[in-house]
Amino acid sequence: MSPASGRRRLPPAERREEILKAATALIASSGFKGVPLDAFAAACGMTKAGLLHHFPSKDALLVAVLERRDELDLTNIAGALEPAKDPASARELMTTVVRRNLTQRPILKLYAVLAAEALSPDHPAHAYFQTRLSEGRAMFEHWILAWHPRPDLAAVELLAFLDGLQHYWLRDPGIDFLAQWETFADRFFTV
Amino acid sequence: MSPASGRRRLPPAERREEILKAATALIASSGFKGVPLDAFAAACGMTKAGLLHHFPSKDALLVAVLERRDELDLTNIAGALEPAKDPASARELMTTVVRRNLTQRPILKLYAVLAAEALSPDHPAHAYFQTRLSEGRAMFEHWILAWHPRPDLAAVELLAFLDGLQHYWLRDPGIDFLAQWETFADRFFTV
DNA sequence: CGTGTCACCGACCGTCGGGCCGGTCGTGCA
DNA sequence: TGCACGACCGGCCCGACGGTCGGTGACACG
Repeated sequence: MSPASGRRRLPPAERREEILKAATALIASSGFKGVPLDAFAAACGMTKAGLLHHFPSKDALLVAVLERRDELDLTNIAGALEPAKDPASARELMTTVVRRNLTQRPILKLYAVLAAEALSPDHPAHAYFQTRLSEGRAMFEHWILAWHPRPDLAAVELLAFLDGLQHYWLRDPGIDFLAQWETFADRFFTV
Repeated sequence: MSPASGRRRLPPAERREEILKAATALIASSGFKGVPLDAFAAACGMTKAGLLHHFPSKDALLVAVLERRDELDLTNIAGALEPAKDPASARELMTTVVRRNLTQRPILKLYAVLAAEALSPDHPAHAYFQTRLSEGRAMFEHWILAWHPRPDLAAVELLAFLDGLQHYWLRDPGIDFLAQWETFADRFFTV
């Protein structure tokens, strides 16, 4: 029994990854401000002081979590950069995205909880969500541009519906997310 | 000058009302957990101790705020209890509600911020929002029942869209809420 | 087997925030 | 005009939390 004491020593990269994973899960279930540093630390079997050795402050930890998520997500939206040529292919792409989101419940909850917390202008992630929102809208507008008569209205409508439906689904997993999506899409993608 | 000292003495009912109004505004802009008791008190020119004389605890204050809101709202939705007979009148009613919501930005923000905070099961308002959500959905389903082929899907779709759009609007007041609503309604109320 | 590095820890500090306690003073009523 | 009630306050306690500091022990390297 080499680790007779509970103390574990890991290479920094590995430990950072472990912390970020645990923090992501914790934030998703209980928010950021509501979770004390000790909890993040305990979740990977260490103390506050140990955790602060890897991240200089609690806020820095949050930033790292968000950056990690962005990094992981970027590998999956490469296809959406070009404007869609027609409604059918647009719908197909969106359906894929929706399906994928359905398998990532904790991640969605992370964003839902954090985005709400970050409504307060003094929240450490406020700016992050502010810019992310406008970028997202611009991207959608550009993507819809080719085939919809009012890309601006349509972009907001699509984003709002998906966002609202996700919130709903997070609070009540019983609803049939895909059916709801198809119903909406039937009308939305009919020009 | 009778109130030479800054001290004001009010009849309890009046003071309670003043506190609830101030608390509503404060919670809407900064959440509940994020605002210290002193802030609620200071907002109506008193101290923590004075406020706690009227509400036994901080949580009790929150409950009172929500109950007050419900009371005020109940006077305005009396018309919605009966199922709508046809899409046209349903749309008309909803448009009225939307218009009214547009004049109540702080209230909407209150609900948005609190509902997010209350996702944590240990939040004092968790149960409140849980029941409120399912009641709301049931009410809508019942209301839509008469004229829509799939009231269950439609209720969630309508609620999700409105909720999402409101969140969007809270973060970016620049969007044209009414235009977005009409666009959505054009399709939604066409059977 | 000695030695240095560094991941990690225990204990502590300052601050903040909720709630309580012993008053104090404004006010309706006799 | 006095008195009693109760709205309200100053000050305190205590637990929670973010962050610091001086170690300490696990592991590489010799």
